[in-house]
Amino acid sequence: MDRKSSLTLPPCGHGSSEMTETMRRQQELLMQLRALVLPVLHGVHDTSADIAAQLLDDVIGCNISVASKLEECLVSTDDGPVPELVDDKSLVRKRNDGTTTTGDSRTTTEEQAKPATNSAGQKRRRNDKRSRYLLTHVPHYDGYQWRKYGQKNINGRQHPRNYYRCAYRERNCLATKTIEQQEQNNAGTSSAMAGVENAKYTVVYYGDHTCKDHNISMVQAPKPVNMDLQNGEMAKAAANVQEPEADLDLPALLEVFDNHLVDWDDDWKM
DNA sequence: CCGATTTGACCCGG
DNA sequence: CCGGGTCAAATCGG
Repeated sequence: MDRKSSLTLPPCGHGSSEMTETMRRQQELLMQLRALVLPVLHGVHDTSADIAAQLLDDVIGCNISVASKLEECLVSTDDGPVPELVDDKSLVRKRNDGTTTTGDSRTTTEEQAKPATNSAGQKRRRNDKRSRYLLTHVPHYDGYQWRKYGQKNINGRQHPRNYYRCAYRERNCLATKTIEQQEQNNAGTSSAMAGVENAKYTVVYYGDHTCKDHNISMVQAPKPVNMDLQNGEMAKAAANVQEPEADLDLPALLEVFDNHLVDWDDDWKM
């Protein structure tokens, strides 16, 4: 009927978890569909292919937005059984003065003036609600270009978490994201190769993209590097890693798998 | 040669 | 003090 003017969330009562689950399912399905379709479209020199990709992006973006709102609603109203909520880690990006006696070359910063205000965006706090999380097969290529700036091993986790920043940080784009592979217990799956292909990643997006245009239809994978196994703990991965690098195989698709479209607050227009 | 990634150090909040 | 996020020099790779 009459649409609510804006983000007036409907009362989420019972059955919300069901909806959330359905949304998640839909999300995964969309991701799979996109991962299958995009490589096919890649070779097609046609504008319709681009349009199709864009449409897919839009649909996924809407889906994500709705899912985020739904979960937010669940959290706020009642402590719904949110399976995994993104903990907004308090993160303050600040640089102390060069009090380090170690004489490390870190004092070469251009701005020593500690900004009490977020003038240059130096002080970034992740405690906002702006973070969105997503569970996806391949964390790259959501239509944005990211640059990795760090990787950390989280204490109890078996997979490291890696930190990405928008490639256009020289611009005003403060968007960041973290990617972490989820441990999946493939107890039922007897397939040995299930490890890599079914690997899922939790992607958390922070900040907002202020890039001029992120309408890059699709960027290609920078590197087929497996983010998780880097140091040498790739024992199990090595066992699982079949990765026939032959042409046109499913793993090839998986590498080019892309992600989803990130959508900010309530900008998704209908 | 230039840009992206790696990787250990630093730094901050809880 | 520790856990986790970011920096930046070194390195890799096209």
